[in-house]
Amino acid sequence: MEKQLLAEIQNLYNPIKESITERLREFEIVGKTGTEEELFAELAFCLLTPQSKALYCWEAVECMADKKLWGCRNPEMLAAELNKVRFKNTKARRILEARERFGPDAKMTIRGILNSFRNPFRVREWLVNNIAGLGYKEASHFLRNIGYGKNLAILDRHILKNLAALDVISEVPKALTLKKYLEIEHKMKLFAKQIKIPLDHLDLILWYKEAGCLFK
DNA sequence: CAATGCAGGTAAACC
DNA sequence: TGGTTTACCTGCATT
Repeated sequence: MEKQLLAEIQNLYNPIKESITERLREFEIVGKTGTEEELFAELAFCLLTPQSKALYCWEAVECMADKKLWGCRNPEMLAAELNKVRFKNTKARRILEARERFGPDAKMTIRGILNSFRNPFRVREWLVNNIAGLGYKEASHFLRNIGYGKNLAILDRHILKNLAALDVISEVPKALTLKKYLEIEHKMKLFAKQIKIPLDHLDLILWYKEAGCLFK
């Protein structure tokens, strides 16, 4: 069974390998050359995605950017743009909180945070500890989407389900504690190495397998 | 039409 | 004290 799934993954990979490489390069370009506003849009996107459709979340982010709502202080105005996003009130408040930390009036910038740590693992720690609404999964997701995710696993339900089917982990954990997250991340890395597919590629393949397209 | 399942989880309360 | 449970809170597709 695991063998068959592995073969399926390899078969999916070959034809889209170039697309994946290209996608990852696009993520890197945003991270390297993006403005603070663009980086914040990526952060907002990751604050929105839990249990919501990624496509709708991105549409909402683009809508908020178009309407220049990043300076808005009213959670209800933001929430009004999030009709297709689950937990929109909670998430609107979290976007505002994040904006207070990184907005024009704040002392720090996302760019500054990215530059002030030696590696993405440290940045991830900082994000998890300082940005309400970002756990390990979404912090990794954010970093990947701006090109820093080469060594970070984004352990969402699809990835976990597939890792279990591949027997990389014995079962999908009921709750992902920090300890368990790091443990599974490590196992996924070893597995990626073993099958000779880069970790960041493997994530996108499994996402492609479940969703039928490459997104974010 | 009603019921059901699903959508890239996180934080805080709970024992 | 740390693993587990629960609140957050809803549109959309499918049956």
